[in-house]
Amino acid sequence: MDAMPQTTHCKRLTMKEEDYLEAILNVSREKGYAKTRDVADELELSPPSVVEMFAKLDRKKLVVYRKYEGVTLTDTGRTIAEQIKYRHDVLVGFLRLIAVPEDIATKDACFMEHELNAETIQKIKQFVEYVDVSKSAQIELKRFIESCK
Amino acid sequence: MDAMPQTTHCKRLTMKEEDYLEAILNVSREKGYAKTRDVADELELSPPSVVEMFAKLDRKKLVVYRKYEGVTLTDTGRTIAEQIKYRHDVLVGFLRLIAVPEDIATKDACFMEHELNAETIQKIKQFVEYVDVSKSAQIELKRFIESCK
DNA sequence: TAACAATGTTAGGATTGCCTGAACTTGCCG
DNA sequence: CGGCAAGTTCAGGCAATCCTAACATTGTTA
Repeated sequence: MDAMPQTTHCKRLTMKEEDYLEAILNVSREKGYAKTRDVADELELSPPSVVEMFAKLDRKKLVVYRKYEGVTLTDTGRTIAEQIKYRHDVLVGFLRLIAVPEDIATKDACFMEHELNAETIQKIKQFVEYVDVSKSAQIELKRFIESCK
Repeated sequence: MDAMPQTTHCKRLTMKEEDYLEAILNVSREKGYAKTRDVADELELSPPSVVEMFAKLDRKKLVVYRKYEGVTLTDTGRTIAEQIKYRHDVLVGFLRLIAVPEDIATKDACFMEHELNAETIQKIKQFVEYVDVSKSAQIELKRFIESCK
């Protein structure tokens, strides 16, 4: 989990747009392509909602959408999707560290990944990394976890 | 910053509804009352948007809204507002701890306070409290902050 | 006290994102 | 090959939230 360069963002995407990009990335990695049904399942939305967003993301050049065939991420789209995913992973890593249950960690990360300031993410990442390499920090953290019980 | 009991929530409020309640609480504490203009300024929204939400919150019995006079929180509304504020404070406390700049911490907390799982907030609160009372944790944290430079 | 400035409200409209139901494609199977 | 099921798209709606412009109220002050 290394540094992630900022995208040269023309205009900030909405949380939803980012959600869809991330879902498309996930599905694509798993199956090699992303069709309406896949993304609808992933995000638990109706297919028409997905089609609508596919069209919007296509207009914005973040995916290429071909009717009845699904979408593929453009370079820009992929970069953004990967950035979101990176943030997601950083956040889950942190929540796990402080003993937030896995399922809750995942859900909460899904919100935060879109809105938190880059600097906040950076700090959280550094925190996780620090604990990762510092023996004494690990001991301290273990004490904290114990104290929660 | 002690434990905060959960509200017996009938139906989850939207993020925006919570935002308004919190703003109303803030303004009320400061000035003893909350009128359209005050809340509009606090949230940087137009007065008509605020009036609309006042009506909605009144319908939901979270505030009492009297035309041209402003709103007052009901008991339910106040409890919810205080809960949000509590979450906000917990989050800011944590972000400050890991050296996120004050202005960013405030903004990021404003977002997280609405959506994070209660358990996550709880863990973060415990973390802050732990560092508060553990000398060795403080030392460790200081090392971490140093390592960020 | 009349008039004006500040504040508040109403009306009407835009946007985003979601849905259901109806219509269309596609691909497979008998 | 014909036809059906699954998947996709279109059409039409709805809810939440915001806005501007126009109108109403309030309160201050000359």
